[in-house]
Amino acid sequence: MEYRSEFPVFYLTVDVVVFAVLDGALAVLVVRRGEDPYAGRWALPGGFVGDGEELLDAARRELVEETGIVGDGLALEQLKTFGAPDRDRRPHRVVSVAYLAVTPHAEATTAGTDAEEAVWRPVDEVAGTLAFDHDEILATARERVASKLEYTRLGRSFLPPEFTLAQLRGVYEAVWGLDIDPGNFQRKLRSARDFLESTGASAKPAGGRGRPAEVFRPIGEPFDKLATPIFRSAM
Amino acid sequence: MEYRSEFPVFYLTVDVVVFAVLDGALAVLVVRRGEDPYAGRWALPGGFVGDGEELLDAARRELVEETGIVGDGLALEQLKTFGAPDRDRRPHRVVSVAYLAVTPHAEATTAGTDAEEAVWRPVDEVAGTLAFDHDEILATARERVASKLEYTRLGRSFLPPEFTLAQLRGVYEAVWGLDIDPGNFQRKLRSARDFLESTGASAKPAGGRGRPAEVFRPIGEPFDKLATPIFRSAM
DNA sequence: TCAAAAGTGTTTTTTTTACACCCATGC
DNA sequence: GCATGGGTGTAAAAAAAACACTTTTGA
Repeated sequence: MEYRSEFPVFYLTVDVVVFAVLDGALAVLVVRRGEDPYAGRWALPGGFVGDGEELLDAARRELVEETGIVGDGLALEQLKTFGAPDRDRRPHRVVSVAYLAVTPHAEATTAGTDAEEAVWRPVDEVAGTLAFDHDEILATARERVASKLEYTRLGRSFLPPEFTLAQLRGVYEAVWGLDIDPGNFQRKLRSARDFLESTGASAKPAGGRGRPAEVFRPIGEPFDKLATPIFRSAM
Repeated sequence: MEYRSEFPVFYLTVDVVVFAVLDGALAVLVVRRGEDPYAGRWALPGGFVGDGEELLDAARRELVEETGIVGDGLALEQLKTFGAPDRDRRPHRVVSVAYLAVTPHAEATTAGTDAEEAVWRPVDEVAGTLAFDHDEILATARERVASKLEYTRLGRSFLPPEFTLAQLRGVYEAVWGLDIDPGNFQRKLRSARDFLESTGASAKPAGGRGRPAEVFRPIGEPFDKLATPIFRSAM
């Protein structure tokens, strides 16, 4: 009513930084923009928030529409809001609420339902090349996910519902970019309270060779804090 | 242009959770609302984002307008964005970007320039009584500030530019709600790299009695991460 | 039998914790 | 002198790190 004239209005978007670990490297999902501004450039998946739509729901919806990723196994949390007045070239102000997502479904996602193609790219390759202020958003997300691996249960969200400690170690090594001692990692993760649960089953190791590994299941929510952090170090 | 008709528009506000330590307890700055909705109720200071205004600038401006707090010594960082469709009773959608602030100027702030009075209240007393969704925002801020004390330099922002380790210990005790061993705190904080710097001066202790304490100055930015965290424990 | 990966043992080093004790000041 | 808070010493306990070694499989 009277507010409509008193205060400026904004367009609201959500942008989602979806991470996965592919071939031992941290990868991010990007889409090629079909229209101006930045037509043809790579960008983070995202779009406008709908009327009466929850922000988190908007992030989930954009993810499905642009990349085909469904909520199953997906960890999704608000990252930060980016609202610099000049962050969008268009003649009106667009503020974006960025979300951080982690998924184990890195394969079945290239086929988006929208016209744009969505592809996984190693973070190191796309960093510095994205449209809008998405480089800044990606950098923020990268720092955040590395931190979250230390003091939350998020690491498991890169993996399917059942996994081995070697797979989990691969996640930590990829995100942190360092080598971790297998033995010490084993002990540390096994002793973390309410984090992992053994299924009793065992799985063949990566290369086909080697002793079969014990299979684990996650306990607790991805973004809940750990009682004792997993420190970022060589171990 | 064509977007103006395609997508819904939003009003954007900033709300600021300003913390200080008063009488050994964590306190938050609240203002009494003068108009509907929630007229007469306590709320966090905040207001609408201006045309072409940076979000952070809007937070700073609201703080000055409503509470008289200026940027000097103030640590201010984005907290989270709250955008539930029904979070504002008014007939249009209002999304709020919440900011976390920490200040040493807990005294000189009761006199706001706006009509509303701004007062410091112990967090434990106001929690659960605020207007809008400000209880949720306050709870989020409280968790965040406790975490930030562990792995960033933020603790010092509760104190003036020069302070003693006993004062700093008081901050940690107030925010974490636990007693800390003075001796161990001393060692831990002195050995933290790029965190504190001795001024060489000494200050009389709290009660007037006792050995004078060494006076320290902060090094580095409030929100920068520490090389080695200060763990939340009795020490 | 050999290579490779999983998992355990063991020792060294570092950090944390508890708490005794000394220091410097006001009353 | 003595109470009070500042600051150091020290020893026990716990955690982290380095790395040798055993286990279990496929080739």
